[in-house]
Amino acid sequence: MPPPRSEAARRAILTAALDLVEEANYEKLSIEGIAARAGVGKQTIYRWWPSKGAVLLDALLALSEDQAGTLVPLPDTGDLEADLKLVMRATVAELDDPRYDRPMRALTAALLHDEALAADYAERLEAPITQIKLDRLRSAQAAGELRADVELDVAVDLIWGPVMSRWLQRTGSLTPAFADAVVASALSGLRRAG
Amino acid sequence: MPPPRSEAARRAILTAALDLVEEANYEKLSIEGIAARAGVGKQTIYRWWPSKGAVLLDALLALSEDQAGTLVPLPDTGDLEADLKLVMRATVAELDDPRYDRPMRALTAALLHDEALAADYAERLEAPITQIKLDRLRSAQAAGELRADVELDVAVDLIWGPVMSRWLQRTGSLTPAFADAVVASALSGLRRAG
Amino acid sequence: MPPPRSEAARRAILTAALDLVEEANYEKLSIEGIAARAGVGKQTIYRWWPSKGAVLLDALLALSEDQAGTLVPLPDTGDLEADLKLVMRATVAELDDPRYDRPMRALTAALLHDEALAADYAERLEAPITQIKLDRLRSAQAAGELRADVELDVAVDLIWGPVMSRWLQRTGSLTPAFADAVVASALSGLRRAG
Amino acid sequence: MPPPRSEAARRAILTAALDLVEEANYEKLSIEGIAARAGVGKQTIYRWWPSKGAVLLDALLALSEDQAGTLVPLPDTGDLEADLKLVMRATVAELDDPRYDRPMRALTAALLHDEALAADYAERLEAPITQIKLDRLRSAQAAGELRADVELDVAVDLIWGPVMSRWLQRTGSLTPAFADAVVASALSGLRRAG
DNA sequence: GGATAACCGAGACGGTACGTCCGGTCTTACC
DNA sequence: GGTAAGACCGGACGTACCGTCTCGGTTATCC
Repeated sequence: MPPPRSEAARRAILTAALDLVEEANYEKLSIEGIAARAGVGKQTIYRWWPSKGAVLLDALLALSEDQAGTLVPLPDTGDLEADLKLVMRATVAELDDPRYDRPMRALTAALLHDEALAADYAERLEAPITQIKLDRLRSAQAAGELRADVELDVAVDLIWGPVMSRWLQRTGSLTPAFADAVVASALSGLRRAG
Repeated sequence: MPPPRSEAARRAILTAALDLVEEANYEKLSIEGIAARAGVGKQTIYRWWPSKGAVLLDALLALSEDQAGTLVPLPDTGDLEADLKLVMRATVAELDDPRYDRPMRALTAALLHDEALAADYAERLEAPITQIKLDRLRSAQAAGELRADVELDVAVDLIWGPVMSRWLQRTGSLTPAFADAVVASALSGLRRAG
Repeated sequence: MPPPRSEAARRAILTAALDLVEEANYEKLSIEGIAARAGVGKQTIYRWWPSKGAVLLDALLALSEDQAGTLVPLPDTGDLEADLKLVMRATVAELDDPRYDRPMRALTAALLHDEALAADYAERLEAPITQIKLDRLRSAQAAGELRADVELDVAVDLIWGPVMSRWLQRTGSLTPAFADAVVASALSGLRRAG
Repeated sequence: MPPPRSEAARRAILTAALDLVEEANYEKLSIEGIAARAGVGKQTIYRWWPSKGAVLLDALLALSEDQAGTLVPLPDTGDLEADLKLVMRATVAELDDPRYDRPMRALTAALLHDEALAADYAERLEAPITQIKLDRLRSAQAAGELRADVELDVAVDLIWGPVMSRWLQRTGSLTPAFADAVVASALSGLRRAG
C-alpha cells in the first residue's frame, strides 16, 4: 500500500514556496524557510522532493492545474495568425504578472544547474504545452496556412522563442504590440516559400 | 591616483572562477572556493566585486576580449542571409562548447535573481553585441534586404531569440541545420510584406 | 483484563538494546535503532518504557535474572575477609567483561541525568544488592568480625566504593590484587578501634 | 604564528556552557544552545573543541583556575587524619554545591562514552589532583603515619573512592560526618598491619 | 462465532540538534 | 595600503532521532 502522505502538508509546502519566491528572489528561497512558513518539518520536504527546485516545479504545476483542471488546446478558428496573436498576448501578459514571473524565473534558474530537474520539467510541464502548440500548427499546416516543408518543432521555436528570449534576458518590454509583431513576422516567414 | 591593485590577483581570480564553473555547476561555485583556488584572500574578491555573479561577468568579458581584443562587426558581404547563417552557425557551435556553455549558463542563472548584475550585464556584454547586430541589420535595411517598416530591435529578437530560447531551455539540439533554418525563416518574414 | 503484551517483542527489544550498546556507545544508542534492530515499531517501545535508559535498566535486570533466576546471598563461611575477597574478585572480573561493562557504563551515564530512572534503578537493581551486602556485614558484626559501632551503610561504601570509583573513572586497572588489597585494607579499618 | 583566537569568544563559550548545564541537565546541553547563549557562531565552537564534553572540561578547568590560579597542595600539619578530614569535608561540601555538582556530573556522563575525552580529563584535571593527594600521603608515609608497604595509589582510592562512589550513585547523603567516618576508617586500615 | 479493543509493524509527521559549508565582515602580519 | 590568511557571527544545508500520530493487520478475550 502507498504511504499515507499528508495532503495538507503537501499543499502547505507548495503554497509556502510560491509565497516566498514571490516575496524574495530564488537565492533567498530556502528549504528551511519553506518548512517554517508551511509549519512543517524539514524532513517532510526532503522526504518527497529532492531539491527546492523540484518543490518549485510541483508548485507551478499545481498552479497550472488549479486554474484549468486540465490543459486546454489552443484556439482554432481557422485563422492561425489571429489565434496565435490572442495566445501570445495572453502569454506576454502572464509573463508580466509577478504571480507567474517570479516563480517561473526562479524555476528557470534552478533548471540551469540541475539537469535532472530540467528533464523532469521538460517532461511534465513543457512537453504537454509544446504538444498543444504542435497540434495547432499541424492543423494549420493541413489547412495550407503553413508551407508543407516547415518542420513544426522549428516553427515552435521561431514563434515562441523571441518572446521567451526577451522575457528571460529582459532585452525589451513585453507589450501586446511586440506579441503581435513577433507572430506576424514569424508566420510570414513560415507561410510562403523561404 | 588609484591603488596599485594586483593584476596578478585579478587574473588568478577570473581564471579560477572560470575553471571552477566549468568543473561543477553554478550552485557549487563559491567565493571561498574561488579564493582558495586562486590563492587569494577572500577580502581581495570582496574588495573588487560585489558578488560571485559579478566575478563571472568579468571573467566572461575577459574571455571575449582575450580572443578578440575588441569586438568585431558582423560580416557584411551584401548577402544578409548568408552572413547571418555564418554567424549563427558560429553562435550555435559556441553554445555547444562547454568552455562557453557552462559559464554562460551560470551567468544567466545569476542574472535571473540579481537585477543589478543584470543591468551591468546588459550594459557591458549585451549592449555592444546587440549594437553590432543592429548595425548589420540597418545596413541590410538600407540595401533593401529588409522591409523599411521593420523595427530592428524586434528583428534582433526574431533572429536570435529562437536560438537563445532553445539553448536555455534545452528544447532541442543546436545544429547548424537549425541555425540555417532559423535564419532563413526569420529573414523570410522580415523581407516582404507581413 | 490487561492486554496480552507480546513477550517476543519485549525480549527482542531488550536483546537489541544490549547488542547495540555493546557495539557502540550509549550516545549512539537510539530508540529508533533499537526498534529497527528488534524488528519492532517505535510505538511498542514507547508504550512500555519512558526512555531508552529505562529499556537499558530492564535489559540489565533481565541479564541478571537470566543467569541466576534470583539473587543469591553472599557466601558466609565465617571468614568475612576471605568471603569478600572472593566476591570482589568476581565483581572486578565482571566489570572488566565488556558484556557487562558496556551496558553498565551506559546505564550509569543515563542515571546521571535522569533522576526518575535513578530512583527506579536504586529500588530495583541496587537496593537488593546492597541488602545482601548489608546482610553479610551484619552477620559478620554479630560474629565480632566488625566493631559494634560500625555503621554498616558506611562500611558498604568503604568496601565497594574504591572499586566502583576506579571502574567509573578508569583511574587504574581492576586486578584481583587490587580487589584483595581493597578488601584487606577496608576491613582492617573496620575491625578494630578507629 | 599562531592564529589570533578570540579570547572574548572563548570565555563567553565556557561561561555559557556552565550556565546552561547548571540550568538544565547534560542531555539538554547542546552546542547550538551554547553558541546562541554565548552570542557566537557554532563554527567557532567546532573550530576549537571536538565535542560539548570537551567544552565542559575546559569550562571546569577554567573554574578551578579562576579561583586558585594554580593548584594548592593539601594541608600538611603533621596530622594526616585531621588534614584529610578537613579536605574531605570541603570536598563533600563542594560536591553538594550545585555550582560544582551539575557540571561535574555532566562531565562524568560525557567521560563515560568518550574515551578520548576521558584521557584528556585524566591528564589535565585528575592527574594533578591525584598528584597532590599522593604527595600528602607520601609525606605521611615518610613520617610513619602510614605503613611502609601501603601502595599509595591504592590508598588514594581507599580514601576518596567511597565519597566519589556515594556521590555518583547517590547511594546516601554526603554529610561532614560521613566524610569524617570515611577518613577515619580508611586511615585506620592503612596505619597498622593489615 | 463474530465483535471489539488493545496489541502489533510500519512509518509519516512537526520538531530539535547535529556537524558542515559558505556568506560577508573583521583583524593581523607581511610586503 | 593592498594582500594572504583566516577567525568571527550568522544562517542554511541535508541527516538523524525525538516523541506523537495514524494507518491496516493481527490476536484473543468477551458477548
